[in-house]
Order: sequence, then C-alpha cells, then structure tokens
Amino acid sequence: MNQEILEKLSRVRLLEDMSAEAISSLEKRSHWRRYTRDEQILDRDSPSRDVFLIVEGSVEVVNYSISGREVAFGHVSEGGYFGELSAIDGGRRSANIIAVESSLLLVVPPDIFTDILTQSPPATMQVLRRLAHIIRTADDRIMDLSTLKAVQRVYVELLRLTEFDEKAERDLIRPLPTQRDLARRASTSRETVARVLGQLTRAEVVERKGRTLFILDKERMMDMTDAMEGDEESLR
Amino acid sequence: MNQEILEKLSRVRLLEDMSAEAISSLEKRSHWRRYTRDEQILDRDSPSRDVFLIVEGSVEVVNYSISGREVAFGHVSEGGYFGELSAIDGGRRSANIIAVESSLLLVVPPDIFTDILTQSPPATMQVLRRLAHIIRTADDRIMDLSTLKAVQRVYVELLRLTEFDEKAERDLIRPLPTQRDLARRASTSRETVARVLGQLTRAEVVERKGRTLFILDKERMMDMTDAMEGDEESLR
DNA sequence: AGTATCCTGTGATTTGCATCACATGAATTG
DNA sequence: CAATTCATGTGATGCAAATCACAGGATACT
Repeated sequence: MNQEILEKLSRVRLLEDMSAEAISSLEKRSHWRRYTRDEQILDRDSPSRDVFLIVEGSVEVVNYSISGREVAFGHVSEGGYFGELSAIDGGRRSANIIAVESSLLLVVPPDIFTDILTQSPPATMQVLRRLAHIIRTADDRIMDLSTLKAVQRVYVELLRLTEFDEKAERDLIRPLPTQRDLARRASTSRETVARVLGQLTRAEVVERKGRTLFILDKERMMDMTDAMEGDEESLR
Repeated sequence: MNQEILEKLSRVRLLEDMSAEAISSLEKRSHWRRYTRDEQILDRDSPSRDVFLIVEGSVEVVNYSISGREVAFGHVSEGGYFGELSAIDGGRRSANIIAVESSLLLVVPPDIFTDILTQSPPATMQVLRRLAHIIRTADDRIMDLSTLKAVQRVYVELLRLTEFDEKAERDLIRPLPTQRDLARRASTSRETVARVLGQLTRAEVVERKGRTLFILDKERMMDMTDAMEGDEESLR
C-alpha cells in the first residue's frame, strides 16, 4: 500500500487512532470501489453488511415511501463512513445511499469491521459517539415533525444550513440547495419551500444572490421558529 | 452485596455477560434509587451523565414542545437501561424520563459506565446493538411522519402493538393504551385516535372488550396503511 | 445555437385534521 | 358512595398545506 493511500485512509474518522500496520492490514482485506455522481451505492433492504469508508467524495442518505415520496436522512462527506448499522446488528440496510459526486470508497467486510470494534477501544468510542449523534439528530427531527408546521420546519432547516462567513462577515448559506432538496429535508412540498423563500425575501429576512442565500436577520428567523406569530403581514 | 440483588442485576441486559465480581464492583461504585409512579427521573437538558439500570419497574421516554405538546419516544422496561447517550458523548439529556410504575434503579456514574465499555467487549456490542436498534426505530418513525397521514399512523401504531395471543389464538392488543397515549405515539390528536378506533370498530376490523382490543382483520389493516383507499364507505 | 431538462414562482382548489365544544361513561379517592 | 378526575365518542368549524396547473428562467446537453 502506498503512502498516499495510507494518508487518505488515516483521515477517515473511524481509523484516525489506528497504527499504519493496522490500517494496512485492514486495507488488504477490503476492496476499493469508485462510484460516479448519482450512482446508487446501497439499496434499502438489501442484505449486504459491508461498511463503506469515504476516502474521496460524499454521499446522500435517502428513503422513498411507497407513494414515491423522498425523505432525506442526511449526508456523509469525505472522511466519514456508513453502513455500520447492518454490520453491527446483522439487519438489512435501513436506507438508500447515493453518491453526490464521484466518490472513492473502501468497502470493509462486516467481520473486519467487528474486529476493529473488539480490538480498538478508541475506534469503538468513535462509533458509539457517531451513533449517539445520529440518535440525537433523529430525535430532534421527530420533535420537529411532531410539533412544528411545515413552514416552520423550513425555517429550522434554513437555520441549520446557515453558517457565518468569516470573509464576508455575514450569515449565509452557500451553496443553497435546490427547493426540491430543501423540501426533502424538511418533509414538505417543493411549492411550500418556494413560498417560504419568497415570503422571507419580501420581508427582507433573507436575500438571494445566485446560489448564495444571505440571512439578513437570523434573530427574527429564530423567533419565527417557535412562535407562530407570522402571517405575511406581520412580517413587514 | 447479597445474592438476590446480584441475580436481579445480572438480568439487566448491559451486564448479562459480566462476572459476579465485576457486577459487584460496579454496584459498590453506584447508588440505588427508588422512584414512585409518575415521578420524573430525568429532565431534558439537565447536565447529569449517569446511566440508569432498571432493576424493577419501567419508564417512559417523553418530550414536550414549547407549545406543551407531548411526544412519546419509547418505553424501557425491567432489565433495560437508559441515559447512555449523555455518558457516551458528554452531551445533555435528550429527553425526559418518567417512571410508569414504582421502579428501582441502579444509578451508574458515567466514568464507571465508560470503564465497562472499554473493558467488556460483549457489553460494548450490547450497547452498539441497542443504539443501532434505536436508530432504526427512529428512522422508521421519521418515514412514517413524513409520508403517512395521521390516520394511517394510528393504523401503524396499532399494528406495532398487536401480538398473537397463543391462548386465545387471536391477534390482540392488551392492555390497550389510552387514546391520549396512542395519540402521543402516533403524533396526532386524541380525537383522531378516537375516530379511527370508532371507524375500525364499525368496519369490524377491530373489536374492543374492556382494555383488550381484538384485531379481527389484520390483513385489511395492513392494506389500509399504505394505500389511501379508505373513506368510511369503502370500509364496509 | 437550439432543444430538452431541471429549477423557480405563484394562483386556485381541495382536503386532512387540529381544535373547540360538550355529553356520557368509567375509574379513582377522600 | 358521592364526588372529582380522567377516558371516550362525535359534531361543527377553520386553517395549513398538499396538490394541480402553468409559465418563465436557468442550465445542461450534443
């Protein structure tokens, strides 16, 4: 195994505390795969149990209802991994995984993964923390879905995506996902997202420039999330 | 530590593969607490990080929205445990825990719990499998909330509670939770649950006798879950 | 450059269900 | 056992948002 590959692999969070030898041995017992943009990597309910380490690229976690509706579950980027659930409990895949861009993955067989779990406590803690984080995120989402209206869920989603840009010294979202994508995450319709965005723009809470959305008044948006004060009028 | 307590403790799933000595040492470094029915054991956002082992009794996991709406997250019964998330990632409590009945708990300090994780691979695998199961359940719930209507979610919830009674040789739910409780789990209103139950009774899909609900036609109920064929008329 | 495909904005319509409002019944408790 | 407190059934009303239906931009494709 060459140096470059070793370096890339050691950047994967699961392996960050492992020795070069251990990583090398892991690599020998796994295999590499490259996926193109939009390629399906994993199917829900399929019986495979490999764990996938993302060495290059990133993926989306998505599920479909019988009626064809899409629900976004999350995003895993370079240095992350997915597929642990099936490796841990032996169950079927709980979601579909799709490559967002051309991605290079190391496919680790389930028994090699469980070897890591029994032999490397730091790696195990890493996995435990990751699962804990997934549960917290999922629980928040369940709360949002149970107690917020669709419009508020869009606010929450926008706030989640907001980051402070050091250069511009402003709150912004870049790149702004498509409305379809935002709708998938907030579990609402594309049209509702369009209307929310339009309404926020008119109220000068946000401003859109190309694929950047500037959040002009983050405070107000946070207020709107929990109190349902807001018909369009009261926003002006 | 007396024999009876040791026996009870070893029935807690987290400890089932541990030696008597290990359990005894764990017990010495923890403390016991008894909670009465409806007593609040843990508050959301509180900073404690202990893990609670349920030696007797059972608890409910619940959250409240700002508007006061309750959302049920689950139930942990005798032999189970809760509070691991905070012990694992150091974060705040993600939910409120309430004793369903008088319950006896062993309160394990976070560092003792993490000791178990680093020292006992079987216990660690147990925790990993438990977290994996929680994630799968939560993901299913997110799918239900995102793609099903309130009425269908009640169907799904009833199906989840249905079990085949060997003695009576029938599908049934016993004891049938209150409508308020069902509403909490399905994230809908109490009235909607009442109407669904009434409708199913009139259509002779279920039959209620006291605190037992007999499921007369499980097949049909499963059909109704994914296809929205059903106005009241078409059910007769 | 021209066509096809995807994204966006907005109006009109429909519908699912939360909410309000009681009335009755069951179960708990002083 | 009378008296609250909690559980259930159902009608009426209102509103949030899904859905349908286009039309005009923006991008990508070859």
